[in-house]
Amino acid sequence: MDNLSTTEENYIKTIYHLQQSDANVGTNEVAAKLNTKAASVTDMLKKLNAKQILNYEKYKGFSLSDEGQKIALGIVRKHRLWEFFLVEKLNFRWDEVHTIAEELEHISSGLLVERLDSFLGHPKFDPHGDPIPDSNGKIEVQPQINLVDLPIGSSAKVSAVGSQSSELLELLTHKNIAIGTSISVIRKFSFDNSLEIETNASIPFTISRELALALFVTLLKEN
Amino acid sequence: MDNLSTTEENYIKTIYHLQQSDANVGTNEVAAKLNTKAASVTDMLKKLNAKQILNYEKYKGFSLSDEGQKIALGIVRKHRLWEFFLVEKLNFRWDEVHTIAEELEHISSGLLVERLDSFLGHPKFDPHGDPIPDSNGKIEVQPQINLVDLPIGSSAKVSAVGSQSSELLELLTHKNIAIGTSISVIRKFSFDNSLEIETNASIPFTISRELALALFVTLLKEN
DNA sequence: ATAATATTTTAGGCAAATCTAAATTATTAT
DNA sequence: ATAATAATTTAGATTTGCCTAAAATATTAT
Ligand SMILES: [Mn+2]
Ligand SMILES: [Mn+2]
Ligand SMILES: [Mn+2]
Ligand SMILES: [Mn+2]
Repeated sequence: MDNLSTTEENYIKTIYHLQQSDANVGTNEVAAKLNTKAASVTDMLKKLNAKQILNYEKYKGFSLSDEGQKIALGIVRKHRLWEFFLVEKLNFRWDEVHTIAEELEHISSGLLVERLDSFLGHPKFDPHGDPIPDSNGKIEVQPQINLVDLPIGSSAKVSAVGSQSSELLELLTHKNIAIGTSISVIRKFSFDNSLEIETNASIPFTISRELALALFVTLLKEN
Repeated sequence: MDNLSTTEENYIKTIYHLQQSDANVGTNEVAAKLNTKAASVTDMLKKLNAKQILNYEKYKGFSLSDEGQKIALGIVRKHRLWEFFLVEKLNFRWDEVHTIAEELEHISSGLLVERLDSFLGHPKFDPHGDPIPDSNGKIEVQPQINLVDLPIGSSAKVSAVGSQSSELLELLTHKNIAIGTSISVIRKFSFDNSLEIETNASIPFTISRELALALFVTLLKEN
């Protein structure tokens, strides 16, 4: 069926991710994500269309086929398992792992992925809180909301970060917030949209709207 | 210095290995190892010569430069560390790991290699008994000889295998021989060049010359 | 509805890595 | 020393992925 090049895999994964949030993805968006040009994207669209990996009609649009979706999920699975490995076993920080996983995700051995998965104890989420598809491509979706949407008084657990930047990690480390940390919102200030929050075992403190927007949480209990 | 492609790295590593046993490596040998043609090798020689990775004079020959040697050792280091990882952590057999390591050795992150090395406890030898170069490219050479050259009565320890085939592993497993196993040669039969040997805790048995040729040992004591 | 703008596609070319077939140089056997 | 053979290099194509510039189509604004 398929022996895909690294380049083809990167296109497939990128199109998959873009289609998650935006149903009508265009060549320019893909080009921007892959640091290439729209003309190159068109070339690849034709190639992937010929391989039945996506459905493409010129000038009308394109989307991954079922087969393409499956391939994409396989790459995402590998990417996130390797990220987990790098953080849990090799002591990388989560702001360092994406680039390396971008290469590791293209190692072809299927057996390797499954052995790695076992070795890691079948993790469900990567270091950024993103779900790891299982070997069938199923994703466990945890109902999560943005911290800015968490009602005052509700308690929640940080489940994912919206950015993988060192800057975010630096701030979170300083504020003692990590994935798994319990948070409840005490007050919101309309002047600058900052939030007063309380975490596990500390006195309340204030965080910016920017920071809150970068945090996703799962509800624990309502008030 | 350089950002080398996977293809370039494979050429460099192959030339390095060939030059270990044969000082005058030719384009045909390289081509055979890389499943390509001599004409393609010539093209790459010119390219690597331009990059100062090897010294090349047309029709006269070629050999790795010091820089090239260093690059080769870096790739060998990665290859063998990953093989060790696959066997020790992911429970692969040593006849399964080469192909996978052939891909993993091209992952570029230098930090990854060093972290992996630490995680694995700075192993000195890969699962086939081949030495793992350290981060400076130094190789710990252990004085080893072929089992057929082991004098009768001498005791030795299996240190490396000369083939990575499943067939060899199957036979070794059946005979309860692994890297680390102690062996002494009791008798040699000139009719078929078979050897009677004794291992750790078993009664003596006979092995073929083919098998003996595939085993390398380090001397323990002489008689 | 038409014009202006944005998006997408095509045309034509380039670089890396490969190939086959032919030419060149080196080696060897007589 | 010459001829036969082997090894190596060049010539000319091919494939993949990428590019710029221009053409075609779609979208939007008037
Ligand atoms: Mn990638
Ligand atoms: Mn991630
Ligand atoms: Mn390789
Ligand atoms: Mn090995």
